Amino acid sequence: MPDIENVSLLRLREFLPYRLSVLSNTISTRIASLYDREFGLSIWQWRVMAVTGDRPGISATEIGQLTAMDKVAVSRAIAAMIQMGYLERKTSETDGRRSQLFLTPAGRDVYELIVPMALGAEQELASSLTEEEQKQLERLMGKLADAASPDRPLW
Amino acid sequence: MPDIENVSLLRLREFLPYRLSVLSNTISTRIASLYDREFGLSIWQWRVMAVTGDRPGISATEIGQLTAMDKVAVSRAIAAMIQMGYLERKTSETDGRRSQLFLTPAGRDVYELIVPMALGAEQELASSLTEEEQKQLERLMGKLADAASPDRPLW
DNA sequence: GTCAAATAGTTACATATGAAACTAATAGTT
DNA sequence: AACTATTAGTTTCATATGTAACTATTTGAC
Repeated sequence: MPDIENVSLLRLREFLPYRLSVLSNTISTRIASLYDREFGLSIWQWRVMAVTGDRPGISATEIGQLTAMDKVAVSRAIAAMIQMGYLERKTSETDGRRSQLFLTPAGRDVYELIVPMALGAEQELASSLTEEEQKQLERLMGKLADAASPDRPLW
Repeated sequence: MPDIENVSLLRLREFLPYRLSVLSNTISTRIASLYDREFGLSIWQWRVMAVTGDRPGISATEIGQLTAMDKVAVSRAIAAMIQMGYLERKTSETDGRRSQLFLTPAGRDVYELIVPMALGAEQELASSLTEEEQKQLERLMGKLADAASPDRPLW
C-alpha cells in the first residue's frame, strides 16, 4: 500500500533556496570575521568602504544602489566609519541634501589592505573551480537572479 | 603615466561572495514573503515545519543540525509554533532532557499546503535553467561549500 | 551511590535590523 | 514668489538575533 500521507516530498538539504542560503551565509560569515578581526569592520561597513574607495565623492543613495543596502543601513555604516576616522563627509555645493563621501588617509590605508585581502579570499574560493566552471557559475547565477527578480510576476 | 594609486581593483558587483549574498537574499525574501503572507510563518518556522513533517518525533537539537539553525533560533521557532497550534511537544521517556516534536493536525494541514508551494517555487526558479545546468549548479555549489567549509585552514 | 562533566533546551541581555516617521533641502506648478 | 510634492538622509521605535548565563537531566568516573 503506497504512503498516501506524504504526497510530495521535501528534503530541506536538497532545496535550492536553502542550499543557497546556507552557502552564502557560510561564505559571508567566514569573510566577515576576517574584516572584523583585522579592522573592526562589519560587512556593511566594508561594502561602503569598497565602493567609496572606488568612487570618491559618491553619495549615500548611490552607495545604497551599488551595494544592495537600504538607506538606513548605509546611513549607520557611514556614521560609524566617520566615527572611526575612515570616512569624511562633505555636503554637495550644488545640492544641499546630498553628501559626498571620501576615504580619509587612514581609510585609504585600510582600503589598500582590504582589497587584496578580499580578492585573495575570493580567489581562494574560486580556485576550487576551474576557469570554465567559474564562467558557468557566473552564467547560472545570472539566470537565477533574473528568474528571482522582484519585478516578475508572482510565483 | 599609469595609475599607481589603485593597485588592485575591486568591483563589488563582480565579487563572488557579494553576488551570492544578494542572490540568496533576493530568493529567500521572495519565498519568505509567500509563507508569511499565506500562513504567518517565518523562514525559521518554516524550516522547523519542513523537517518535523518529514521526521515526526524529531528533537530540537536534531532540527538544528538538519536546518543549520542554532539552538536558540530553534527553541524560539518551536515555542512560537506551539503557540500557533501547529506543533506539539512530548518529553522523551528515555531521556528527560530531550523533546519529541510532532505536527498537530492543523500543523499537518499547513505542511501539506506548504510543501507543494515550496517545491513549486523552487521548480519555477530552477526552470530558468536546463536540466543539465541544474546539475552543474548543484555540483558547483557543492564544490564551493567544501572550499568554504569552516573546518578548513584559514584563508 | 556521589559528584563532576556533558548535554538538551530556555531565558536574559545586549546589539542589529527594518519600517515608518521625521528634518532639511530641492524641484515643479501655479 | 508661494505652495505642494519629491528626494536625501537621520532618528525613533518595535522586533529579531546572537552570546552567554542559566536550569534540568543524564552520563561517566570513582
